[in-house]
Amino acid sequence: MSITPFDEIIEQNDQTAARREHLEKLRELVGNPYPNKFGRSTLSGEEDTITRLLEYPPVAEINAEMYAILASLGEGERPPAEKKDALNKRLKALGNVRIAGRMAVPPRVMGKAAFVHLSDGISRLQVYVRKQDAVAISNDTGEPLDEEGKAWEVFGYLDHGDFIGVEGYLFITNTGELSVHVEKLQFLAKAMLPMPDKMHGIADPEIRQRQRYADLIASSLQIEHDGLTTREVFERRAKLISSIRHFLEDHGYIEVETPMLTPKATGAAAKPFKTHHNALDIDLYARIAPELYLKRLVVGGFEKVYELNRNFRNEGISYKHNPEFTMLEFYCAYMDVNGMMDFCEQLLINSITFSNGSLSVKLTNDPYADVVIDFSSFERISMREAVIRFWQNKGQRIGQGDLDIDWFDDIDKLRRLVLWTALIDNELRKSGMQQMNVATILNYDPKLESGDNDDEDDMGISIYIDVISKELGFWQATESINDSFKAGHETDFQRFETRIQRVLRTVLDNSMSEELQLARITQFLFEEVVERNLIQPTFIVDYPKSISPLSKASPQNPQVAERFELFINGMEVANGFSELNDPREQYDRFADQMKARESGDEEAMVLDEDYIRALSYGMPPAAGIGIGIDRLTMLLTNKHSIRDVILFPHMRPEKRVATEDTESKE
RNA sequence: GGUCCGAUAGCUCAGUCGGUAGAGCAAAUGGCUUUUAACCAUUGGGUCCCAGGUUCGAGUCCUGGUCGGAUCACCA
Repeated sequence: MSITPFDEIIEQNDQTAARREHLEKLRELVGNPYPNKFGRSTLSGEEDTITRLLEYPPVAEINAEMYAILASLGEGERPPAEKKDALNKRLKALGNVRIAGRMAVPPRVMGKAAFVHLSDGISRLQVYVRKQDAVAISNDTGEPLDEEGKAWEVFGYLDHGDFIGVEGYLFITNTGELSVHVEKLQFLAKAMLPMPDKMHGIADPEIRQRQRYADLIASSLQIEHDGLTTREVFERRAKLISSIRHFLEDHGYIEVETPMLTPKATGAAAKPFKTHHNALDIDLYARIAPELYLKRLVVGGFEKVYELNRNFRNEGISYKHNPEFTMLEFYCAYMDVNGMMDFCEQLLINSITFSNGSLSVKLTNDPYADVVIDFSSFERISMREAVIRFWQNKGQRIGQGDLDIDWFDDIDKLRRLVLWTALIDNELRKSGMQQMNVATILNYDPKLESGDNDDEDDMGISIYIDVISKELGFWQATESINDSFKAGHETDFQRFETRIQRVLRTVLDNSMSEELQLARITQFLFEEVVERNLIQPTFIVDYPKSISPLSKASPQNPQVAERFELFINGMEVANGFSELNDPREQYDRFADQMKARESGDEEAMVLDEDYIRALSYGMPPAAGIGIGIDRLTMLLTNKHSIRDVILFPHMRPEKRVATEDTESKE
């Protein structure tokens, strides 16, 4: 296998050739072009980064005074010389500074003097190099080069993006900008590649995500930008995470790390990544959730425990899904689901206030543009009530009736509603076929019209599809679509078919117990009708027990789990419940899951025998929760894509100009 | 996987009806000792994504492909 030659890894053009020449010239002038260190001054008490220096009170004060003077001037006016000179006297009294950074702009050279801005990634500071005042430092000896004009020559070979260190005194220029008057100049490192466009940054979203380093440089170089810079997005993310940790630790939680590689992928409904350990010769799975390990720790006496780290799910990638994502999970002994919702609210309010400074966030990139999310109030509503509420909204759009809470126990009615809902597809809605009356579906008895149907398996499948198709005039509608939109809409029909098949397979499967069917249907209706409409923070409570295999049943209603999910802007952000701690019942629930797995449900949970053993030692009553940190960050940073809040999101492999190996696989 | 949109200088983008390939930024050279999207002058830089077709002539029109984006589907 051949390795990629250096010159193919970085693109070669006139720009890189110039930089390469400059590098060689610098090597001649100052020696080693990659020195090992540069000692910065310590006026601010620690090493002076540009940011620290600008925040150093005496400097900040003088700067503020200068700004005040500038603010009082008219357009194009310059600050009066006396005031400026007075400030410069105070600056000079501070002594010399030594700072370093990346040249954030191409140098502005004027004959025998030049200005350039240095950036420490956060802040920038202008430096002024005058030919007669500056000496260059040798990178080999660390001593000044004797010859006059060397520094100026060195400066001539510097490019936009290079790193330099300077020593000199602070002063304010004629136009009122704080700057360093350079007396010593040291070259520190070369940028061999040209910097991103200073006005536009990096336009290609793929390069932004793939070459995050370039994106970060670009956002620090750009002078003006709307919204948060990339760096600010990740600073906010870091602040959010750190404030969550502080809050939990202040409330007695201890942070732990449980295995990422596990012999069983369980604790959530998801498909895992599989790998193999050679020495042990066993298959391992990247964890899909730390849940069962954390509860083992509750068994072991960690009454309050949390883990904030990555989970891995081998599923689709979308604006809200990345194969690895960061989740906070925590557990609290002696607490139930209601206590957990209260605590979750407090946690979010606290950490959002800390990281964002405010509890309201305006979203501008979403389909729901200009929505303001208000994190100060959290609604609580049961799953069934939510379906009813939004069904009414949907009913208004489509023209038909309301639901009744009793119907959630009527399998026949629910099945019809599911098909009805499944049929109301965006594209199909346009065709005018939506004039169907809900009452007609509900009152329709398939047995009357279906004639011979001894095939039990098909009961409620082909019949329903046939009946509802007829009722809705679907076939006619499809034809009229085909007429008006031509052949292109055949795919809509295919989509409809796969959609119906999915519904039939996962929601209307007769082989499941009636309880499970009711649960699945309710969940389906919730996803179809409600989920995307939950914009403001909303806890959905009272989940069907049969789709919540790790949570305790409600004392009031054995069919209902003490479980909630928090939805914001149509996304699931958190999921919590009263933890099931009866080992026998937990075993039975796992057994049900394994049964579902055998009949083809790939996401049903896997039995974990050791977890059952752990519960058998006794676990106190407890509540737990998982919170999606990436999605929360999306909300706080006004980003519509999870890739914008993950530094290095997963992408398909980079396509290089393939010289050989043009093999493409589907 | 479906649909729509896109690919032109290192970057961001124009390119009319089919008639010699353009701008700004970046780069090179010269000038300029307080500029700041520095300025002034000069210069270099192109497989117009690929292949085929129509045409006297294709960046432009047609067909096929590659790559990318948006969106829908899948994925709680």
